Amino acid sequence: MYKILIADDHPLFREAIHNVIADGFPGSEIMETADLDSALELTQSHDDLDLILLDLNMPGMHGLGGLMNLRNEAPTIPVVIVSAEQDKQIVLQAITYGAVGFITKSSPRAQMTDAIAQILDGNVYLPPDIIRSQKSGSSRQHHDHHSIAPELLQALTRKQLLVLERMTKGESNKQIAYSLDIAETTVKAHVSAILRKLGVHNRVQAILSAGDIDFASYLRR
DNA sequence: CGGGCCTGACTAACCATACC
DNA sequence: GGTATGGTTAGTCAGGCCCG
Repeated sequence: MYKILIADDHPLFREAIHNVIADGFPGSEIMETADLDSALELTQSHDDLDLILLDLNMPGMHGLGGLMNLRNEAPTIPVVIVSAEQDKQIVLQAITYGAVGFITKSSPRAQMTDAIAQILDGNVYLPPDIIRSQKSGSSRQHHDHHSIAPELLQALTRKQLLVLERMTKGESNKQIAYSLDIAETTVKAHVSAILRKLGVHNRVQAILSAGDIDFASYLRR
């Protein structure tokens, strides 16, 4: 059957999840770790894992950073975040960083089984209330409780700010090149410089770091 | 000179299509 | 099934231009 890794530092919660899986998916091979490092090690020796259940508040995780590490080390293994948190923005960021689902620890047992089944089927699972609020709330309000790196933005040149602003709007390098009237390769060069100055490794991380920056106020200078 | 800006050449990864 | 191939995108690198 399935081969599943539970990565959570709470023994009681590991046991609970273990039971849920054992009941819902009989015959599955279940492994457990209590910190990120040992989880990373396990993915090296078991690249045939079908799923990793990853706790966000585990030693070595640093929030979503641990998810990125795991995705880098074992990009082929699906990862679902299991967390007590239910903040909409964190859930969406987890998906952006490559998680295939998000299960809240407050979920009833049947819902957890259903969620795991969906994800093993290749679907994406999100908490129902997140989906609902996504659908109804076309007025997106980012609660900017962790607006990062205003001081890092100071290090960016004016042109780099312009490029980053377009990046946050989801434009591709080609679109940015067109709207700023420069070559696409030039945009790539600016993007590279932005990634380096912000200390990140791809444009998604850069966009998340930029958060809800008010570009206009920076560009006014 | 040095830094910002611009560019072409290049590689890696992904994805769809065609073909065997 | 698998795999070859062409297209697109992201990103790096080396180098040239301009200006204080």
